[in-house]
This record gives sequence, C-alpha cells and structure tokens, in this order.
Amino acid sequence: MIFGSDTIFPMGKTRVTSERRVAELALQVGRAVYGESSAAGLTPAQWMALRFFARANRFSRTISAFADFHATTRGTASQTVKSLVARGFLTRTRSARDGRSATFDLTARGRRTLAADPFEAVVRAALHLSPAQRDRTASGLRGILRELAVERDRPAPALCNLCGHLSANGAQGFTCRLMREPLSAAELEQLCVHCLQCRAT
Amino acid sequence: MIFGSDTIFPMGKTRVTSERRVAELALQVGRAVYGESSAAGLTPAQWMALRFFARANRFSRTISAFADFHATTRGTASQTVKSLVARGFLTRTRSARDGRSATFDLTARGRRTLAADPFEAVVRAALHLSPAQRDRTASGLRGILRELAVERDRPAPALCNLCGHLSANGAQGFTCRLMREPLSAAELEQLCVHCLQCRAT
DNA sequence: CTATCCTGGTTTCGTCTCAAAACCATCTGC
DNA sequence: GCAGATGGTTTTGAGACGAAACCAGGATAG
Repeated sequence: MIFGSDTIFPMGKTRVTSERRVAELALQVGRAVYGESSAAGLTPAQWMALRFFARANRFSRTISAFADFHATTRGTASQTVKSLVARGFLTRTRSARDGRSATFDLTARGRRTLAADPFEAVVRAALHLSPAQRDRTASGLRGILRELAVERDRPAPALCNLCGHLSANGAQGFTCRLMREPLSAAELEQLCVHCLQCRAT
Repeated sequence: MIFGSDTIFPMGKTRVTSERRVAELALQVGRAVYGESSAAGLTPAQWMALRFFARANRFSRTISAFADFHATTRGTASQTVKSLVARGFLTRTRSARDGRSATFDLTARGRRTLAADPFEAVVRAALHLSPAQRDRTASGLRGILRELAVERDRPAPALCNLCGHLSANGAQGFTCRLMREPLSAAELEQLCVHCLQCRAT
C-alpha cells in the first residue's frame, strides 16, 4: 500500500498554508532567473558571478567572498571567475597590501553584458508593482532571509548600510571600523561579505 | 580606461532602486534552496522533481509537465525522474487512456524524504512572518511572476483554483472543462500545467 | 630568523548534470 | 491507412561541480 503513512505530507489533501505559498513563489522567482539563464552564452554560475562582482564593494570583490556568497567551494568559484576573465568580462588585479589576494572588476564589456542579464527581467517585472507593494514584498523576503540565516547559523550577506561596523564621522561621511577605511555614500549600498555578522533588518 | 562607458550600469554609484532590491532578495531566497540542496544525497534538480510531483495534480504528474515547469528539456527531465524511480522515490504508472503517457507518484519513501527538503527551511522561515505579511509578500511575488510570464510569453503554472477552465457544478463540487473531469476540493490547491493560460492573480 | 600554521587562490580529477539530437511508440487528422 | 504530431527514452559531448592536492604569501611563536 503505497499511500499508507500519510502523516508527513498527506497526499491529495496537502495543507497548503500561506507560509508554504510564499516559499513556493519565492522559489519560482528565483528559478525563473537561475534556470532560464543560458542566455548570452553564460551559464547560471557565470551570471551569478558577474552580478556579484557588479554589486559587491571593494572589500568583497574576491574569489573567497564570491565562493561564500554563492555557497560553493573556492576551487569552483576560481574556475567560474577564470572563465569570465578569459572572456573579457572581468579583470584581475593583484592586491597591493596582500600578495596572495586579488580583486576582480567588471570590464566595460562585462557591464554591457550585464544589461542582458535574465535577472533584469525580474527587476522589470517588479517595477510593475506599486512602490508600497515593492517595499512590503522586500521586507517580507528580508524577514525570510534573516530567519534562514539564523536557522542555519551561516548568516546572509548584507549592506554596509545596516552593518554594525559602520560609524558615521560627522559631515565627512562614513567609515568601516572593521576595515578601517572610509566609505562613500554609494558604497553603503553595495554588498559586503564582512557585514556577515549583522542580523539587522 | 576600463570604467569609461558607465551609462548602462554605472559602477560605484549604482542606482539600487526598490524594484532591484525586491528582485535581489527573491533571487537570494531561491538560491538558498536551489543551491544549498545537496542534502540527503539528492541534487537540486531531483529535489525540484520530488517537490513538483508532490504538488502537481493528477493531470500534471508527467515528464512533459515537469520539464515545462522546470524549464528544461524532456530528455533531461526523463533522466532526473528515472533516477528518482530507480531510488524508490517515485513510482511509474502507464496511463490507461494514452499508451504513450505515464504518471509518476511519490512513494512513502519519497514523501518521507520530502520532509528533509531544504525547501522546508524556507517554509519554516516564512512562518515567522505575520499572516498579513505573508499574504502581502505572496501577492507581490505573484505579481512579479505574472509580469514575467507576460514578458516572456511563456506563462507560469497555476492552481486550478484560479483557472478559467474551472466550473462549479452546484453542490457536487467542481469540474475542469478542459480535462472533462471532476475535481475534488483538495485538487483545486494543486499545481496544474493546463492552467497555463490563466494570468489571473 | 626560522619553523609552523593559516589563508587566498589555483589545478587536477572524477562524477554527474544538462541540452541536443536521434530515436521509438502511440495517438490524431485526413 | 498514411502523415504528422506528441509523450518519452537513449545517447553523446560539453561542462559545472566538489574534493583534494597544491602553491604561494602572511602571521605568530619561539
């Protein structure tokens, strides 16, 4: 009897709760990007990398940071990035202060390509929501991500904007106390892997 | 000069609009599931299949439907499903009315495994939102998916619940006019690939 | 200064996913 | 019946991925 033990996930009378619905929808949106993206000859992983290096701040545009963000190994991340460098989407610059480290930046071609990112379709789609709806949806998703981060105890990337390491020094702008470097206003909106510890909304 | 043509995606002063933020968050939630899921020895694609066959109604538990849903080819879908059948998560039953077709159903083991689905972590996380917040978030995501479907003219799967093919026949319940079959109340909540044409919220 | 450990990154290798194309069986329309 | 469409499978080659070995360069202890 196949349909015997129905306690866990009762077939045919599945309780579709509202939290399940939200989760399903988020997954579908995510897949709409990640799956659909053999476009322009880039693989999903390569798109992810391109997006990441476009959005991350200067402390975070590194192999390790991307590997972390993309939940993969440094080895795999290295390959992905290598292919992007080879194809002229990224440039590699060795770090001055740490001889082991290197940072990667988008070339003009990389930035041009990013305009054809399948992800941009989602951005355009979101534009059809009212601003209030966008904010509410974003706040809900943020809540989910925060909970997820707590549960698996491996926190999500965040913006310096919301980071505990950030301190304002008067009219001169902001500084990251962790990196001991000043931050421009624009940089506050970029992804930072060192904001990892922050669980704030 | 690498940072010359900044018109498309201005580096360092990226406009992070609210629609971009929503899209990014949705992508992250999606990735949290799809990437993170080498758990329990199943690949992301296999998890997707398991989820799909657990959630789809009896007209949709088929290779083609899953391929459609998962935005992949029938060949690939066939392999994914084959592996799940081989490992005892799904059973294959040939269709009575169409000799070519077959439907796949979760075994008890499949259903048990689904409880360890990394996706469930997202469901649990969503549970921490208030019911109202869940609904608002869901409605926003639905809006995005609807827009996406319109844009790429390849509509998203839906629930019979909202489908134009559904007609109520008095106290006896509901019927799908397309399939010419009665539907139970529970089935209205399941995924249907034939609801594809419906763009209703 | 050197020994040791750590950390950022790369390479290699085997496994496995995936898309494309060829293929088979069955159904539908004429 | 025949032709074409449709549901599904198989095969093949490219390539993504994780694991592990590896190679710096940096940090720390003595």
